[in-house]
Amino acid sequence: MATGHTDPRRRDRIIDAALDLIAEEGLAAVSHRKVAARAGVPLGSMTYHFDGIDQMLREAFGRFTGHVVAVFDAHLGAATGPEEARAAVADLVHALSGGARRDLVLTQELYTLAARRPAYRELTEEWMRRSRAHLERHFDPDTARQLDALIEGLTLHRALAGDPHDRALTLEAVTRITTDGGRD
Amino acid sequence: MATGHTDPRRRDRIIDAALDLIAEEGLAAVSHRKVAARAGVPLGSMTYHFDGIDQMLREAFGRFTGHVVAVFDAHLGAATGPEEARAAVADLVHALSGGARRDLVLTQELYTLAARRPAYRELTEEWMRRSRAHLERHFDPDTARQLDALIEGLTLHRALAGDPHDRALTLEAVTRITTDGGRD
DNA sequence: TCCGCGAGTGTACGATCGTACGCATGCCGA
DNA sequence: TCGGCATGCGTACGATCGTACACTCGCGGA
Repeated sequence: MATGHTDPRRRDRIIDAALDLIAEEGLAAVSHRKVAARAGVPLGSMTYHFDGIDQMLREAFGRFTGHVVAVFDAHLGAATGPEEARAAVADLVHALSGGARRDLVLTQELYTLAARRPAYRELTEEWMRRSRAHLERHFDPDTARQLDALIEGLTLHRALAGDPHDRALTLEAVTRITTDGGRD
Repeated sequence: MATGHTDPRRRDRIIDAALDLIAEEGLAAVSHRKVAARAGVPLGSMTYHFDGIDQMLREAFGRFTGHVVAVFDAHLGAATGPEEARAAVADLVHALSGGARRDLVLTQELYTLAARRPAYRELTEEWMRRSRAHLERHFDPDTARQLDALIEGLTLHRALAGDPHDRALTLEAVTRITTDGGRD
């Protein structure tokens, strides 16, 4: 089949290198040559393993969304009730908006692509669907949808704010959105 | 006269052309030549009016954030109480996530830059500050902050979702975040 | 009238890009 | 043993890039 028998991990290493490069220098700076150099493979390997830069990028972002869903799962998987789920969501927001800019940067690059090109929107749609599925283990579908959007906004604003809000504010927002206003 | 030896509007037309180009083809596709062609100015004008592509982009995004704050103001300015403000916010979310992809795309491009480069983060920080100032005319500072993040997330998710949520869900989320849980 | 000068422009240069394609290399059937 | 061939690589090509810089042109002062 497509993969040779000599080095099946080469393809993976190229994709890893591409993600690293996107995170560090931006999608605009990605080129066959830079990815190849970072992955330690010859330039010719790029056109051999991928039909073009676009196919490579789609695969790279596909791997990335899988990674973020795993982070989602790692935080929410252990929660056994709404209260624990709320705390887990707050932790998740602060993990994603914390020191490591890598996930933030890659997320933004993907959204930028998705905003313009339907082929990438399929990736974000599946990502959102899987995130909501996790949240629906603890909340009803409408609430899960609202909470998913809130997580997105809180993460982004916390990461970009000059004066990031603290965990108490995150938890308050999460509690408000997951509590049926005034009637329970 | 604009047709004289000097043309003070030329700078503005270049910036407008740059924003149009970013919205249509993406930041990665921006070049001096394409912007110049779209603005109807010679290539030499680019280096004459701007010190480099980066300065041009920062000015372009500065104009864009001003525009979005104006949209914010147009929706929220007329509201006279919390209830009207909530409705205005729901309208705002649906206006920003509706048919016109232009603002969405430009917003994402700016966030992507801001996620990596502090010079652009100054732009987003001022933008967030001004948005929150608008919201604080109707809600307390903590609530305004949470609501601002919610607006961001709702707008983005609605724009990227395969199955966009309806206005009722938006309004419910806005109401929940702006209502002190269960005790008003 | 005419000359100096600064605003504005056309073009050329070196770098980098994506991709095609001819060639090396070593395994495998005979 | 050995020829054929799939796998994988080095390199060259045409396009495009940002930017520098010599140049034109027309107005204002003398």
